[in-house]
Amino acid sequence: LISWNIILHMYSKQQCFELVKKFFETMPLHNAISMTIMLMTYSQAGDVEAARFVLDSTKEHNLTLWNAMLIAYIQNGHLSEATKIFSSTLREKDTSSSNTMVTAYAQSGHVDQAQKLFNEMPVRDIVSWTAMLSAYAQVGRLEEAQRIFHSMPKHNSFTWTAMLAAYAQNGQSIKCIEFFHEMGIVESPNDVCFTCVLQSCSHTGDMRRGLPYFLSITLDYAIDCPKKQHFSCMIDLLARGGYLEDAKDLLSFMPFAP
RNA sequence: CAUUAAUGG
Repeated sequence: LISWNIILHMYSKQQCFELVKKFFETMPLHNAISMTIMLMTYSQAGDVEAARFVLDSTKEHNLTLWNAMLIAYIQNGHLSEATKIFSSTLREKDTSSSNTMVTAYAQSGHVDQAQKLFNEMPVRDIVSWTAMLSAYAQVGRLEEAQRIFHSMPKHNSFTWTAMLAAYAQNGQSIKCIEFFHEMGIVESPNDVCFTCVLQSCSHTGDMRRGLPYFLSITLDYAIDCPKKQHFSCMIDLLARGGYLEDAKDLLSFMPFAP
Protein backbone atom coordinates (compact mmCIF):
# COMPACT_ATOMS: atom_id res chain seq x y z
CA LEU A 1 0.00 0.00 0.00
CA ILE A 2 2.86 2.31 0.78
CA SER A 3 4.30 1.85 -2.68
CA TRP A 4 0.93 2.51 -4.28
CA ASN A 5 0.61 5.71 -2.35
CA ILE A 6 4.05 6.78 -3.43
CA ILE A 7 3.12 6.27 -7.07
CA LEU A 8 -0.22 8.00 -6.57
CA HIS A 9 1.59 10.93 -5.04
CA MET A 10 4.00 11.04 -7.95
CA TYR A 11 1.18 11.35 -10.46
CA SER A 12 -0.41 13.99 -8.31
CA LYS A 13 2.75 16.07 -8.14
CA GLN A 14 2.99 16.00 -11.91
CA GLN A 15 -0.61 17.12 -12.15
CA CYS A 16 -1.66 14.13 -14.21
CA PHE A 17 -5.16 14.28 -12.82
CA GLU A 18 -6.69 11.61 -15.01
CA LEU A 19 -3.88 9.21 -14.23
CA VAL A 20 -4.32 9.85 -10.53
CA LYS A 21 -8.00 9.07 -10.71
CA LYS A 22 -7.45 5.91 -12.74
CA PHE A 23 -4.65 4.73 -10.54
CA PHE A 24 -6.67 5.36 -7.41
CA GLU A 25 -9.46 3.17 -8.72
CA THR A 26 -6.97 0.47 -9.58
CA MET A 27 -5.58 0.35 -6.07
CA PRO A 28 -6.80 -2.59 -4.02
CA LEU A 29 -6.76 -0.64 -0.77
CA HIS A 30 -6.95 2.94 0.39
CA ASN A 31 -5.91 4.47 3.65
CA ALA A 32 -6.00 7.98 5.07
CA ILE A 33 -2.87 8.85 3.17
CA SER A 34 -4.35 7.84 -0.18
CA MET A 35 -7.37 9.95 0.65
CA THR A 36 -5.28 12.99 1.47
CA ILE A 37 -3.47 12.67 -1.81
CA MET A 38 -6.79 12.46 -3.64
CA LEU A 39 -8.19 15.42 -1.78
CA MET A 40 -5.17 17.55 -2.65
CA THR A 41 -5.34 16.42 -6.24
CA TYR A 42 -8.93 17.59 -6.59
CA SER A 43 -8.04 20.81 -4.89
CA GLN A 44 -5.31 21.52 -7.39
CA ALA A 45 -7.66 20.61 -10.21
CA GLY A 46 -9.99 23.28 -8.89
CA ASP A 47 -12.74 20.88 -7.88
CA VAL A 48 -13.67 21.70 -4.28
CA GLU A 49 -16.83 19.66 -4.45
CA ALA A 50 -14.89 16.53 -5.27
CA ALA A 51 -12.38 17.36 -2.58
CA ARG A 52 -15.17 17.68 -0.06
CA PHE A 53 -16.58 14.40 -1.25
CA VAL A 54 -13.28 12.71 -0.54
CA LEU A 55 -13.33 14.10 2.97
CA ASP A 56 -16.92 13.02 3.57
CA SER A 57 -16.35 9.54 2.27
CA THR A 58 -13.41 8.94 4.55
CA LYS A 59 -14.23 7.06 7.71
CA GLU A 60 -11.54 8.39 9.95
CA HIS A 61 -11.00 12.11 9.65
CA ASN A 62 -7.54 12.75 10.86
CA LEU A 63 -6.09 16.21 11.23
CA THR A 64 -3.93 16.04 8.15
CA LEU A 65 -6.99 15.35 6.06
CA TRP A 66 -8.77 18.33 7.58
CA ASN A 67 -5.75 20.51 7.00
CA ALA A 68 -5.79 19.45 3.39
CA MET A 69 -9.46 20.40 3.23
CA LEU A 70 -8.61 23.86 4.57
CA ILE A 71 -6.13 24.24 1.74
CA ALA A 72 -8.71 23.10 -0.76
CA TYR A 73 -11.15 25.79 0.33
CA ILE A 74 -8.47 28.46 0.43
CA GLN A 75 -6.96 27.62 -2.92
CA ASN A 76 -10.34 27.77 -4.54
CA GLY A 77 -11.45 31.07 -3.13
CA HIS A 78 -13.55 29.95 -0.17
CA LEU A 79 -11.60 31.55 2.63
CA SER A 80 -14.70 32.05 4.74
CA GLU A 81 -15.50 28.36 4.59
CA ALA A 82 -11.96 27.57 5.70
CA THR A 83 -12.25 30.08 8.52
CA LYS A 84 -15.49 28.50 9.65
CA ILE A 85 -13.95 25.05 9.79
CA PHE A 86 -10.83 26.35 11.45
CA SER A 87 -12.60 28.18 14.21
CA SER A 88 -15.72 26.10 14.78
CA THR A 89 -15.60 22.63 13.30
CA LEU A 90 -12.14 21.62 14.38
CA ARG A 91 -11.72 21.03 18.06
CA GLU A 92 -8.09 20.11 17.70
CA LYS A 93 -5.73 22.04 15.52
CA ASP A 94 -2.03 21.79 15.08
CA THR A 95 0.62 24.25 14.04
CA SER A 96 0.16 23.38 10.38
CA SER A 97 -3.53 24.28 10.51
CA SER A 98 -2.72 27.66 11.96
CA ASN A 99 0.18 28.25 9.61
CA THR A 100 -2.14 27.55 6.72
CA MET A 101 -4.60 30.14 7.97
CA VAL A 102 -1.92 32.72 8.66
CA THR A 103 -0.76 32.39 5.07
CA ALA A 104 -4.30 32.55 3.78
CA TYR A 105 -5.04 35.75 5.68
CA ALA A 106 -1.81 37.28 4.51
CA GLN A 107 -2.45 36.45 0.89
CA SER A 108 -5.91 37.92 1.00
CA GLY A 109 -4.53 41.15 2.38
CA HIS A 110 -5.60 40.71 6.00
CA VAL A 111 -2.24 41.15 7.66
CA ASP A 112 -3.79 42.21 10.93
CA GLN A 113 -5.83 39.04 11.09
CA ALA A 114 -2.74 37.03 10.28
CA GLN A 115 -0.90 38.74 13.09
CA LYS A 116 -3.77 38.16 15.48
CA LEU A 117 -3.82 34.47 14.79
CA PHE A 118 -0.06 34.32 14.97
CA ASN A 119 -0.18 35.89 18.42
CA GLU A 120 -2.80 33.46 19.60
CA MET A 121 -0.93 30.37 18.51
CA PRO A 122 0.16 28.24 21.42
CA VAL A 123 3.14 26.97 19.48
CA ARG A 124 4.95 28.69 16.64
CA ASP A 125 7.45 26.98 14.42
CA ILE A 126 9.79 28.37 11.82
CA VAL A 127 7.06 28.05 9.19
CA SER A 128 4.81 30.35 11.20
CA TRP A 129 7.54 32.96 11.45
CA THR A 130 8.31 32.81 7.76
CA ALA A 131 4.65 33.11 6.88
CA MET A 132 4.34 36.18 9.08
CA LEU A 133 7.45 37.75 7.63
CA SER A 134 6.11 37.33 4.11
CA ALA A 135 2.78 38.70 5.19
CA TYR A 136 4.39 42.00 6.05
CA ALA A 137 6.60 41.94 3.00
CA GLN A 138 3.62 41.54 0.72
CA VAL A 139 2.00 44.73 1.93
CA GLY A 140 5.25 46.66 1.85
CA ARG A 141 5.81 46.84 5.60
CA LEU A 142 9.51 46.17 5.39
CA GLU A 143 10.37 47.38 8.88
CA GLU A 144 7.98 44.88 10.37
CA ALA A 145 9.33 42.14 8.15
CA GLN A 146 12.82 42.95 9.31
CA ARG A 147 11.71 42.97 12.90
CA ILE A 148 10.23 39.49 12.46
CA PHE A 149 13.36 38.23 10.81
CA HIS A 150 15.41 39.29 13.79
CA SER A 151 12.90 38.04 16.33
CA MET A 152 12.71 34.54 15.08
CA PRO A 153 14.48 31.93 17.12
CA LYS A 154 16.04 30.16 14.19
CA HIS A 155 16.86 30.67 10.54
CA ASN A 156 16.91 28.37 7.57
CA SER A 157 17.07 28.81 3.84
CA PHE A 158 13.37 29.68 3.70
CA THR A 159 13.65 32.50 6.20
CA TRP A 160 16.65 33.97 4.42
CA THR A 161 15.04 33.82 1.03
CA ALA A 162 11.81 35.24 2.38
CA MET A 163 13.74 38.25 3.60
CA LEU A 164 15.62 38.54 0.32
CA ALA A 165 12.33 38.45 -1.52
CA ALA A 166 10.96 41.10 0.79
CA TYR A 167 13.71 43.48 -0.28
CA ALA A 168 13.46 42.49 -3.92
CA GLN A 169 9.72 43.00 -4.09
CA ASN A 170 9.82 46.38 -2.42
CA GLY A 171 12.37 47.95 -4.67
CA GLN A 172 15.22 47.68 -2.17
CA SER A 173 17.57 46.24 -4.76
CA ILE A 174 20.76 47.29 -3.06
CA LYS A 175 19.62 46.01 0.31
CA CYS A 176 18.71 42.76 -1.35
CA ILE A 177 22.14 42.34 -2.88
CA GLU A 178 23.87 43.27 0.37
CA PHE A 179 21.70 40.89 2.28
CA PHE A 180 22.56 38.15 -0.15
CA HIS A 181 26.21 38.50 0.74
CA GLU A 182 25.42 38.63 4.40
CA MET A 183 23.59 35.37 3.98
CA GLY A 184 26.44 33.76 2.09
CA ILE A 185 28.43 33.74 5.30
CA VAL A 186 26.08 31.47 7.17
CA GLU A 187 23.88 29.72 4.65
CA SER A 188 24.50 28.45 1.17
CA PRO A 189 22.19 30.22 -1.29
CA ASN A 190 19.65 28.17 -3.17
CA ASP A 191 18.06 28.76 -6.53
CA VAL A 192 15.35 31.01 -5.14
CA CYS A 193 17.93 33.36 -3.63
CA PHE A 194 19.48 33.81 -7.02
CA THR A 195 16.11 34.59 -8.52
CA CYS A 196 15.65 37.38 -6.00
CA VAL A 197 19.10 38.79 -6.53
CA LEU A 198 18.87 38.69 -10.30
CA GLN A 199 15.54 40.42 -10.13
CA SER A 200 17.08 43.13 -8.01
CA CYS A 201 20.03 43.49 -10.33
CA SER A 202 17.62 43.91 -13.14
CA HIS A 203 15.87 46.68 -11.26
CA THR A 204 19.07 48.60 -10.67
CA GLY A 205 19.28 48.84 -14.43
CA ASP A 206 22.90 47.80 -14.46
CA MET A 207 23.23 44.55 -16.32
CA ARG A 208 26.91 44.13 -15.56
CA ARG A 209 25.92 43.61 -11.99
CA GLY A 210 23.71 40.63 -12.73
CA LEU A 211 25.97 38.61 -14.95
CA PRO A 212 28.41 37.46 -12.25
CA TYR A 213 25.53 36.14 -10.18
CA PHE A 214 24.10 34.30 -13.12
CA LEU A 215 27.43 32.66 -13.78
CA SER A 216 28.08 31.79 -10.18
CA ILE A 217 24.87 29.79 -10.08
CA THR A 218 26.65 27.04 -11.91
CA LEU A 219 30.24 27.80 -11.08
CA ASP A 220 30.19 28.36 -7.36
CA TYR A 221 27.15 26.54 -6.12
CA ALA A 222 25.82 23.06 -6.31
CA ILE A 223 22.61 24.15 -7.96
CA ASP A 224 21.60 22.01 -10.88
CA CYS A 225 22.14 24.57 -13.64
CA PRO A 226 20.18 27.77 -13.97
CA LYS A 227 16.47 27.07 -14.06
CA LYS A 228 13.86 28.80 -16.08
CA GLN A 229 13.34 31.41 -13.36
CA HIS A 230 16.93 32.51 -13.77
CA PHE A 231 16.73 32.67 -17.53
CA SER A 232 13.59 34.65 -17.12
CA CYS A 233 15.37 37.19 -14.91
CA MET A 234 18.40 37.35 -17.14
CA ILE A 235 16.34 37.95 -20.23
CA ASP A 236 14.48 40.66 -18.41
CA LEU A 237 17.78 42.14 -17.26
CA LEU A 238 19.29 42.12 -20.74
CA ALA A 239 16.20 43.51 -22.34
CA ARG A 240 15.94 46.36 -19.85
CA GLY A 241 19.58 47.20 -20.37
CA GLY A 242 18.93 47.57 -24.06
CA TYR A 243 20.68 44.38 -25.09
CA LEU A 244 17.71 43.04 -26.92
CA GLU A 245 19.75 40.90 -29.28
CA ASP A 246 21.57 39.20 -26.45
CA ALA A 247 18.29 38.57 -24.73
CA LYS A 248 17.07 36.81 -27.87
CA ASP A 249 20.26 34.79 -28.02
CA LEU A 250 19.85 33.65 -24.48
CA LEU A 251 16.28 32.65 -25.25
CA SER A 252 17.38 30.38 -28.04
CA PHE A 253 19.99 28.66 -25.90
CA MET A 254 17.56 28.01 -23.12
CA PRO A 255 16.42 24.49 -22.40
CA PHE A 256 12.65 24.35 -22.39
CA ALA A 257 10.64 22.82 -19.58
CA PRO A 258 6.99 22.30 -18.70
C1' C B 1 4.00 6.86 2.00
C1' A B 2 -0.11 12.28 2.93
C1' U B 3 -1.31 18.44 4.69
C1' U B 4 1.42 24.29 6.06
C1' A B 5 6.25 29.00 4.94
C1' A B 6 10.28 31.73 0.29
C1' U B 7 11.19 33.22 -5.95
C1' G B 8 10.84 35.48 -11.85
C1' G B 9 7.93 36.07 -16.61
